[in-house]
Amino acid sequence: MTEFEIFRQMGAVSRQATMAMNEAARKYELENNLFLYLIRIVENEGLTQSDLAKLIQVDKTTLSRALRKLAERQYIVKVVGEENRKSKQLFPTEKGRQSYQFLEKIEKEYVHEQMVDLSATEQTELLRLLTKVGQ
Amino acid sequence: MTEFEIFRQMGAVSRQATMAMNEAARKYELENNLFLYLIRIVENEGLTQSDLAKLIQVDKTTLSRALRKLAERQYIVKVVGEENRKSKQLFPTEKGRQSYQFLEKIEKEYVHEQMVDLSATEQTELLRLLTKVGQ
DNA sequence: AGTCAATAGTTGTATTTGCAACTTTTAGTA
DNA sequence: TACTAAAAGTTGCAAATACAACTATTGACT
Repeated sequence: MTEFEIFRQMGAVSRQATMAMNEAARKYELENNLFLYLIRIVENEGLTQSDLAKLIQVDKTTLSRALRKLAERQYIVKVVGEENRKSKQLFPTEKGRQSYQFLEKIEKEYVHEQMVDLSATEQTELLRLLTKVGQ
Repeated sequence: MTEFEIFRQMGAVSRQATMAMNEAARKYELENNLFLYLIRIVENEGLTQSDLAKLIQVDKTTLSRALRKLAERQYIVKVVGEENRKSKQLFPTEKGRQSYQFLEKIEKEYVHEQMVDLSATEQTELLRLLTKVGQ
């Protein structure tokens, strides 16, 4: 069954990538997926915690404590929304933006290495198909 | 950059699937990815722990303890290899095989639902491209 | 205005996770 | 045969994870 294989392959590739990136992010004290959260915050300044949770599909309580850690370590700041006081908006600090530069480079290298066997056309097609998964 | 998006999309889809499957596997006491390990053991009887770790890309110490749990709960048995006493081969019990039937159904339903927007041709192409990622 | 439900986020707590370090077994090789 | 390195698996321990349950804010409906 092809459907099975697709998800299983995605799972293995993703777990491998997560392990590799956490390993690499370690020297910046951004292991345990902290790198993942920081990257998204830099690229989407001002998004809320629940926005981020939906974006990367992670448990909100895990995210809450991870973001506290990122804030303690001065990579981000959490700001209570002015008009909507329920949510907290996330912004990178200067330190966060600097670390992002390094993380981005690491991610780029890793991803590029994994994709060498796919042509540009194949990559475009792969992305197109992936975005059709799960509505 | 397309390469980035591919991995990020895979990550989100995979995490979502993992959460959904763990939620569903809960009533069989097979949460925390135990379902994942059991499925692979039933489908690849006799594989070793390190085989399994490579197959699904998970940390070997995490796997070691998870498999102990699976064995304690009588879903699998661990057998020291006859010719190679370094490794332990994994086999499902009858109970393990029965649970597999339910898990397979849940996985099939979930996966199918996620793939409704892709034609059979697209699914085949998606799998082909995915298997080219990371050699 | 008042009630109710939904949304956003945090905290309590038990369990899981994963790095470091360890044992055991095997393979290579001098 | 003995030495060394690699491979397979386990355990100690500190930290992360995630389910329940909670507070706080907002929106909807009467």
